[in-house]
Formats: sequence, C-alpha cells, structure tokens
Amino acid sequence: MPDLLEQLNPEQLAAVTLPRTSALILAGAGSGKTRVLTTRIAWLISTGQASPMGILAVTFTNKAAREMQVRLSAMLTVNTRGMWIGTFHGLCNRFLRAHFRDAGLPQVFQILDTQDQLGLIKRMYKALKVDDERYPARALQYFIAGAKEQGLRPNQVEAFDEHSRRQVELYAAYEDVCQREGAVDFAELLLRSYEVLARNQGLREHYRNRFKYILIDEFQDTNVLQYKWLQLLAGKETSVFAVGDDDQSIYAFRGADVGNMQRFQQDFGPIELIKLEQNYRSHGNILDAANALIKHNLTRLGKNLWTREHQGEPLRVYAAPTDVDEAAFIVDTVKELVESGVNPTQIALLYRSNAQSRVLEHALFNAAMPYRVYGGMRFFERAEVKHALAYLRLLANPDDDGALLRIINFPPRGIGARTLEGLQAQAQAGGASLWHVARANAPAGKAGSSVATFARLIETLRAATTGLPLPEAVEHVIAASGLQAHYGAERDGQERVDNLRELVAAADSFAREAQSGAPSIDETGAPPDALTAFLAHAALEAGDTQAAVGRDALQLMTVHSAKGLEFHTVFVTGLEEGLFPHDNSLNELDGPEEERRLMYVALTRARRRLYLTFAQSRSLHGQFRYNVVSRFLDEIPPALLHWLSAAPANLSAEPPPAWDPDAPAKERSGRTPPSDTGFRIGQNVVHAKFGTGVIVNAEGRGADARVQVNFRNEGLKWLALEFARLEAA
DNA sequence: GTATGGAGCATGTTA
DNA sequence: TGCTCCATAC
Repeated sequence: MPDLLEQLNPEQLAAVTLPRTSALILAGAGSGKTRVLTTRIAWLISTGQASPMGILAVTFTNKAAREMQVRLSAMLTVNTRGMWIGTFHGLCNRFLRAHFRDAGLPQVFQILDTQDQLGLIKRMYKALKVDDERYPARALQYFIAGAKEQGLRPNQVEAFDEHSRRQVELYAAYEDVCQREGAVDFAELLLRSYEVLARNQGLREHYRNRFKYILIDEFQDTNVLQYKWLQLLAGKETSVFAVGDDDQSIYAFRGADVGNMQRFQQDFGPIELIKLEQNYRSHGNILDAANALIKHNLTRLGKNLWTREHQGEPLRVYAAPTDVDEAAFIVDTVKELVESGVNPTQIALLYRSNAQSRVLEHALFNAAMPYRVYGGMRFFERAEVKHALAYLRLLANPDDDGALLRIINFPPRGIGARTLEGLQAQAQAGGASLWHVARANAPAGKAGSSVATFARLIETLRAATTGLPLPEAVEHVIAASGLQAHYGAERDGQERVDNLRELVAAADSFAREAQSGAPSIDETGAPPDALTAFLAHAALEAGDTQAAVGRDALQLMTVHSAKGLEFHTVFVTGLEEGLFPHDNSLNELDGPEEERRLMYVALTRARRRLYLTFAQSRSLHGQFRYNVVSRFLDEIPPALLHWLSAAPANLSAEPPPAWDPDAPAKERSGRTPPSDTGFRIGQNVVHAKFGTGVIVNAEGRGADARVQVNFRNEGLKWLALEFARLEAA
C-alpha cells in the first residue's frame, strides 16, 4: 500500500488521503482519475478507516465499473465482495431486488431496455387507440424518460397546453401498463429507488449508516435524479467523493447537468476542492492546443493541463478538396504509420457523426486495411437473442405481455392478428395478463387451437426447466421453443444460430461468476433466482458491439464514444462548420460550448500524434455540400499547427489550393480512374461464394461499376466490381 | 408470412 | 445517398 501512495503526485496524494469530508475532484483528461478513485478506496480500507461494506462506488458504464473492480482487487488482499461497486442502474437494481416489497414491485420484475420500452408504448397506443401521428411513440418515450430523470411522476409534471396534458396522461397510462406487467424501464430503476429511500426513513437510515463513503465517477454526467438520489443516500456523516471534469461534459443532450458540480459545492459544503491538472498522457503541443481551445468556453470551473513530457510534434492539418480525398489521405497516412511500427489499434479515426464513417470505411475496405467500427447492434439487442430471452422472460414472469407477444407466433405457429386481437380484448376485459387468457383458452389435455398448442409449449418448457442449472435451461428453451430449428432452416440463419449458442455460453459464464463468488459488477449476483438475475444482467449489460474486422484493427468511432480512451495517434476528421460543430447544436442552449468540449475530448485522446483533417466539400445524405473550416481550428494557436496542405483563405494568407468544384472528384484528386473493368455483358464469371454465372447487365463506371450476374444456383444478383472478386470463367 | 416498394428521414448514446 | 418503417400485394 505505501508504494501505491508513493507513485502519486502531490495533488493525487492529497485527494486520495483526504480526511472524511466531502470533496470535489476536478480531474482533467489523462490526469489519473481512475487511479485516484481506486487508490482512495484501497487506502480507506487498508488503513482501517472503512470496511468494504461501508463503501459505495458509482460509475456510469459497466466498463468503468469493471475497471475499478479489477484494479481494486489487484491492490487489495481483503475480500471486496461486500463493496457496492457498479453503475447507477446496476446498484439500483440490486437495491430494488432487495426491497421489492417496499418498492411495490414483484420480485421477478423485468427490466425494459429502450427497444422493449418503445414496444410497450406502441402496444399501449393500439389498445388506447392513440394517434401515433400527433404523439409519436418515440417522442413519448423521450418525454417519459425526461420526466423521470427530473424525478417527476405524471402528477408532478407541469403541462400548460393540450398537447403536453395528453402526454402526461399517456405517461400515467404507461405506468399502469408497466406496473401490471411487472416491468421497469431504466429511468424507473433510479426513480423507484429514490422514492423508496425518500419515503422509508428506516431504510434510509440503514443505508446512511452503512455507506460512510460514497464515490462517484464522471460526476459531470449526472442528471437531476441521480443527484437527488445521492443527496438522499448521503447522511450528515457521509463522505462524498465526486470526481469529474466539467470540460468533458458532453452528454447534456441526454439529461446530464454540469450544474451539479456547482450545486455540489453548496449542498455538500463545506467541501474540499482539488484540481488534478498534471496530464500523463499527451505531449505538450497537444495539451497546449486543447487548453487554448477550451479557454473559449466562458462557463468553466477553470483548469489548465500541463505535462512533464516533451512538447512533441506539432498538430498536422490537412485540407482535402473532398471527403473522398480526405479519406484517401487518411488511408495513406495510416499505412505509413503502420509501416513505421505504430500498432493499428493505437490509431483512432474520430468523427462527429456516424454518417461520416462510411467514406472512411469505404476507403479502408478498398485498401484492405482491417478496422473496427464502434457502435451499433449489441449482443443482447439482436432479434434472435431477444426472442430467446422473451421465452425466458415469460417463464420467469407470466404477466410479461411484451414477452408473450414477441414469441406467441415466433417461430410462426399460425397465430395471426385476429386471434391476438381476441386474446387482447379478453385480457383487457378481465384485467388479466395475456398469458392468463391464453392458458384459460387451452384447458389441459384439450387439443385444438394454435393458442392451446402455444400454452402447452410454455407449460412444458416451464416444467422441463424447473430446477435445471441456468445454462441448461437456456439451452433447453432455445431447442424446444423451435427457435434453433427455425433459424437453422433459414438461408442466412447460421449467424443467428451461432448467437443463440453464444447466449448459452453467456448464461454459463454468468452462472459461474455468480457461483464462484467473484464480485459481479452489475449487481445481479445476489438474486431471487438465477434466471431473473440473468435477465436483469442481459438488460443492464447489453454486451459488445460488432467484432473487429480482422485483427490489429484500426479504431473508428464517434468522438462521444472515444471519451475515456487514448491512442498513440488520433485523426480528428470532418472539421467543418455544420459538421463539427454540428448545425443542430448551434441553436441549443449551451450547444456551441458543448461542441467545443467535444472537440476538447477529441484532442485530448492523443498521446503523441494528432491529425486534424477536413474536406472543402462532401456528400452528405446524397447532397454535395461546400463547407467552411471549423471555427475550432481557428481557436488553436497557429504556431502549434503544421499544414500538410495549403491552408484555406479564411485561416491563412496563403491561397487555397486550386481546384474546380465542377470537375469530377477523380480528376481533382489527381488519381486516375480505374481502367476498363475487363468484363462484358454475356461473359461467364465465377464468384467465390455464389459460384458460376453470367453477366446480364452493368452500370456505373470506375469505382461505382456494378454488374448484374445471373448465378446458376443463386439467381440474379447485383455486385460492385470493386468489392466482389469476380473472375472470368 | 414474405417480398417489394415508396415515403420519410438522417447528432451524439449509457443503462 | 442509404436505411428503416410501413403498407400493399401475392
């Protein structure tokens, strides 16, 4: 332990060893925030000031919680099992499972993810005949989440006009449905926990006495409800240790309120304020650029990063005539970097919006460079996994109408819309769940209707899985429900079958972890039963996004998802007015400043080398746009910049590079268009996957050339010549 | 139930 | 431009 302290700088040491007061740690990018957080916990425990039981540590993401957990178990020899370390939602889930009666919930309540929630709203719309045009389901979803994140129930939401009054009504109706089905959405986990604590003094006292130390990561991202929850949980004696960076607050759009940092100083005062400004990540020039940029924001708590490292290289700037040229430049540069020994996983291409990844991906694909795009479908969100989970959910909780509707006719078993309407009418009339009605329609032993068959299937599944270990139960359900066979028979179903198998594996490792007593960060480890715990786990930890394309892949992601990461080399791309800063943000309150913080996050991801690129024109949504360089480039001192191309007129005295906006892109970029494709209509060809066929049609030229091939076994297909490796037969 | 086509739409995203 | 959603057709 002492040597852990020795490695800290004076500010870090001060923060780690603060006496038992509340404190706000302003931790700049790369200043060792996680280290301070974990070392403080380790210090508190190893010096005997706190027991593991007395510690509550909250993060936003599972990843952060996991990292904290891992680092802690490396630092401590004592059992960390009693500690409450997890995400806000994970901890609230744990709390509600323990106090489900006080919370007015069934023990097996199900957690709705965003998809499930939207589905529930749409179902409710049908039942109530709500005009989806006037009240889009999406909009209501935001409305509800927004209200809950403010800590507001329907009767507390102020509605001044007809439209919002109706939304409040729908919010109330939504709550009824959730309650009836035993469903809890993400925001509800927090709100419900908050209310239980607020209303139950005994419970509140209990937890206040228990958690003497509360630590919060990424405090700038907390919303109103999370802050109120914290206030309830922290008694007079509690030491609240909040770590955050107002300059990295980039989630106001989803309810985060940086104001919590100022508020904290008043509400929890008097507090200690410590700034961690020494950066261990980047070279000097990178930090200088970031500091200069962020100074343009007026509402800051104030902080200036510095480093003991060298100044390093200047930031390299490249102005491309078009987005295609920008991508080409990046590909060429990355190639050189990799040849010079930089690991591709240490190179990141960042962009403001996901749509920008396409051009980059296209160029990388053509250059046969492995890359990985972050974001997109996560494992537990895939349709086939959702279906399997729905069977399990119905087994765990028969009132879960959402789960039933998802699977009653999947795989198809002849239960159509009409039958369903009948069931729903009956259910509504009797105030019963769909399962209740379905089973009543199908007296045991009586063959006949398709609903009866379904009801018997579920009964059989329930009987067969009762008492089985979790992974075996999951496996049985996947097989006996017909899901496996259904996907197995599908032409492109192999991946889905694999995912179902993967689900069994996930259940297996979940069960093992729970059994081994390894601390589970999502706090579902102490369950009413293994199945319910696993279902909660699936909702709370949606899993990884798509895997890498090849190994040693280049990293592509939005600036938002780059937060918290670092790379040897970073390309910040698309630095154009309208894109970054984004048009839509400019009218928002605090919008431009949030965009600047986003740029600040982007810059501070780089350790050694930073490229800033932009295109003077790009096609977006099928339209060509001519853009002006981002204001953010103007805000970086010119002395830190090294132009790899001529700087545009609005940034320097040099003339912009000569180019003709009307000329085709290929000519402008100086690259020769690919020569003749070498294929003719009527020619016989071979494709690696589709076999032999004949070219029947063609269109486009150069990189866009496509041919239509009539394959012997696969039929007609359009293929892009650039991608499909077609060979003459 | 699936295949097709047209309309509408297009910041960011964790749990 | 390219996708997602829904309605319509078979």
